[in-house]
Amino acid sequence: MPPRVRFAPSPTGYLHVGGARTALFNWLYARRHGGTFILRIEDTDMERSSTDMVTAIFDSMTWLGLDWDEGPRVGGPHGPYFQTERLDKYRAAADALVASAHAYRCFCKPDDLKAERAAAEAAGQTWNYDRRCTRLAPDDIARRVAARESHAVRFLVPAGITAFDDLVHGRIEFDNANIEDFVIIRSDTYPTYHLSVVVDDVEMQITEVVRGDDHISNTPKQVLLYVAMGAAVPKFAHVPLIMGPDKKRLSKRHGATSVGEYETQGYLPEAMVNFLALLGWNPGGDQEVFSRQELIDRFTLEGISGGNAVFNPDKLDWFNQQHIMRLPADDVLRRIRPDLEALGWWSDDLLSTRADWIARVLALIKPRAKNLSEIAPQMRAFLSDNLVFDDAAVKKHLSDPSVPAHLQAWIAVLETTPSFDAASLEAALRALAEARGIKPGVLIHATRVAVTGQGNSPGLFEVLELVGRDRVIARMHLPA
RNA sequence: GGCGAUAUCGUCUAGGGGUUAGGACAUGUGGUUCUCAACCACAGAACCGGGGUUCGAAUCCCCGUAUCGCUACCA
Repeated sequence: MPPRVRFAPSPTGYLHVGGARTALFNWLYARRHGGTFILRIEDTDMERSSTDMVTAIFDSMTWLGLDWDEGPRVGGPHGPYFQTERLDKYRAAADALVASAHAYRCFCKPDDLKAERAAAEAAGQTWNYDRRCTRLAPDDIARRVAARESHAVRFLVPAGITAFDDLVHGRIEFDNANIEDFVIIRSDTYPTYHLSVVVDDVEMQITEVVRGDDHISNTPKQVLLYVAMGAAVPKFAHVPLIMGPDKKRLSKRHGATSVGEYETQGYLPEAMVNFLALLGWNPGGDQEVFSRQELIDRFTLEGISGGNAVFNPDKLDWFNQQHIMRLPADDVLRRIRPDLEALGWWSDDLLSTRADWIARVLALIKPRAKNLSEIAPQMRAFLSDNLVFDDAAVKKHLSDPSVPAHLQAWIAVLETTPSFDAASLEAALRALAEARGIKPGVLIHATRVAVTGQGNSPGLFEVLELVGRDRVIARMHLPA
């Protein structure tokens, strides 16, 4: 039977890199085995959830290429896929648990319990709810329910040991004595996470629950719920968390944490996916750079490692550079088109008559960019005649009194050389330098500054060829 | 405090009773070179600590320690 897995974010914030990786592992697993990847929005915390965040999460998932088979927007046989639209299911499940004596109504006031807990903890004691409401007389309960007195529903945790076989950690055991009778329905009639997640995972027929390590301690509660509901317990795979460089939980003070920020900074989704996949999962072998399909072909839950992993921005940059280098020119062009339009350098003939030329320009620039956003600005010398001069470079390479005479001679060569290609230009320049008794570098650097405005650029002769004879000569006449 | 998970170069990791403990990022040095990248070569850099089992432990066991997580009418 093909697996059914899900990603179930809470729309209380943007999609962060940790959530993205959890989503990615689920997606890879589903795609690897021809299974179903379900997206479910866990928005039962009305206080902190927002529809803007729902949209932002969809956008980031889409950007990463993590398409879902069932969920919001695409629908599916187990909808709706927003938990707030499924409340009656959770309430019915809770009523059934009360009826079967697996749960009970608790009329205690939250503030009172909170105060008791605080007092006990101040005295250094552990505090668990003492089940006082299990001792309520049945007719008393019936009367208070009839009177619509607000109350929670608690799960009656049985004595014993609860264990499960985690696909990444192996067998994990918990003594139920350490588990409190947790609330499954709040006094505002909304379900808590433990109930809603289990009810949904049962109904959506989830076969493997792949989620963050932070849920390991929650799992026995949920296993208890599955058993009480008479449902099959799925397999669990708890993936390690992503930490900041200080090994503290990744947060804003570590820099960008949301996927959307990386998108706007010019990272490729391919690079992000590659980087995230290898953070805590190893495909075996020494290969590091993978396409999406290669990741799918190799993914296994067993390859996930056990310890938390530090998010290393340097390595992300390296992946980004690797993927940019591998991207075909027309693909790069498509992605930086908005940047070029913003700079006023876009024209449609870049896609037609000048397609080969721009591909050659991009071939020069691609290995020099570790970020998509760096590419367009580096195309100035090719796409604009409005150069920006670097003062230090001008001073260093154009200010010597001997330079103008050398450049005059070089211009004469440029005007007359029969073929304006990189190899011919290089030969001509070196010959001229030798004839004038100077180092080629003097002419090379001066020409670079005159033609690009900058001290750094791709190889000069390739630049000259692609800028073209007329524009090169025009710029040679204008050294500031 | 209780419970749980984890522990190999700075970072991501491979390996796993006898290995020169491997790779990648980062770092350093050198090469190439017209600059900057890219590229190539080389270098430094690790098995958390203590016991035990064993001829032999980084690997197996126990005890510590550290880190992270859970311990809510958050998810």
